[in-house]
Amino acid sequence: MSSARPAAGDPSELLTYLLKHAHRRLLALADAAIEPLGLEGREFGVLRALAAREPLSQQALAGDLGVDPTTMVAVIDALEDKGIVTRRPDPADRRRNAIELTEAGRATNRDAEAAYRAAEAEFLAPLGGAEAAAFSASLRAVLAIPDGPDTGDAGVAPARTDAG
Amino acid sequence: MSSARPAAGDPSELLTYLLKHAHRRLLALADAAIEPLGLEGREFGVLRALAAREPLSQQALAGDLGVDPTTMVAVIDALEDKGIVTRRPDPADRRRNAIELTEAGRATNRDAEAAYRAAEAEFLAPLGGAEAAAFSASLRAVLAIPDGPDTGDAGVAPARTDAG
DNA sequence: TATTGTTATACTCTATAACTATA
DNA sequence: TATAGTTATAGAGTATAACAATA
Repeated sequence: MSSARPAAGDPSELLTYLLKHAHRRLLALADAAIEPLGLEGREFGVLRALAAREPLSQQALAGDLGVDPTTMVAVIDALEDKGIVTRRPDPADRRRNAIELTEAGRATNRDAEAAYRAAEAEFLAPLGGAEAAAFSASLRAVLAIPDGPDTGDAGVAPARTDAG
Repeated sequence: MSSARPAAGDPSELLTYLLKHAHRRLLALADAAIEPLGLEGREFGVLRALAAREPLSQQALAGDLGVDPTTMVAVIDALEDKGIVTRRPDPADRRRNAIELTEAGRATNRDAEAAYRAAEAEFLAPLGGAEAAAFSASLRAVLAIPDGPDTGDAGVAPARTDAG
């Protein structure tokens, strides 16, 4: 068929369509960027959370990242198999697993953060610097998320989903 | 647990996270807006395409909207059951089904378009008018989609997905 | 021989429920 | 009685393969 050019009734007139495909494109770029490190997207989210404030329990990770606790089991399994995290009973409450990064995990996190930021830059390349900043600010605004991650008061929590 | 406030290592620092949740929020608003009309999101996309240039074959619809042709079968089934579209063999090529809107379907499409636009407006409400316009323009820019749907030259086709 | 539409099937991803152990 | 983690199972959503009708 003909090349997919916009036409009357084209789905690209819908903001839902634009947001979905923008997300998919960035996800593809980010996945490709961290894949050489042996990481999947949702694993990267776990690594970042741990690097910032380990140790964390699996339920704390699941809650922070908005994934189901049963899903987190498999994510931690995979990261443990790769030697990126360790899982041990929390001495203070032996029902809990204390999840911690290994030294290799900390190195992987640094590499992944750099790779991810490069993917973001590639995604935003068609925009100028000011336009890119405004774009991110608008996204935070529609989600009622304050500008800085440590600014204090919070917006309403987005719905449960994976760490992407 | 405490309210989900941003913290160091928070996923809201990632553009993937912001895009995903922005998409989910708009989708929830749009679904709620058209649900009273008995429509699902992906059905709305089919209605819009048909209203603009019916009749269309199922494969043409699937290609335009980026869904799998086998998925389109069930969508057309549902729309036919609701009396919104008709399915008949194309006289020019009887392998094809010519999908057309019924009169009720045209009315439903008008109502759905209005309901959807209201949902978009609610989603964009935290932004000023200029900021909202810039936001949409940035989305089109990162996807290499030209500003007007009939501007002629096309960007690269976004990857296959559903009509949302 | 290729294409449209259809059906049946498989696969992926995630949530729900039930269980163990700890508190 | 309640919670953290685990496992098994089920559900939604979509893609793949095979088929009939038609070109």
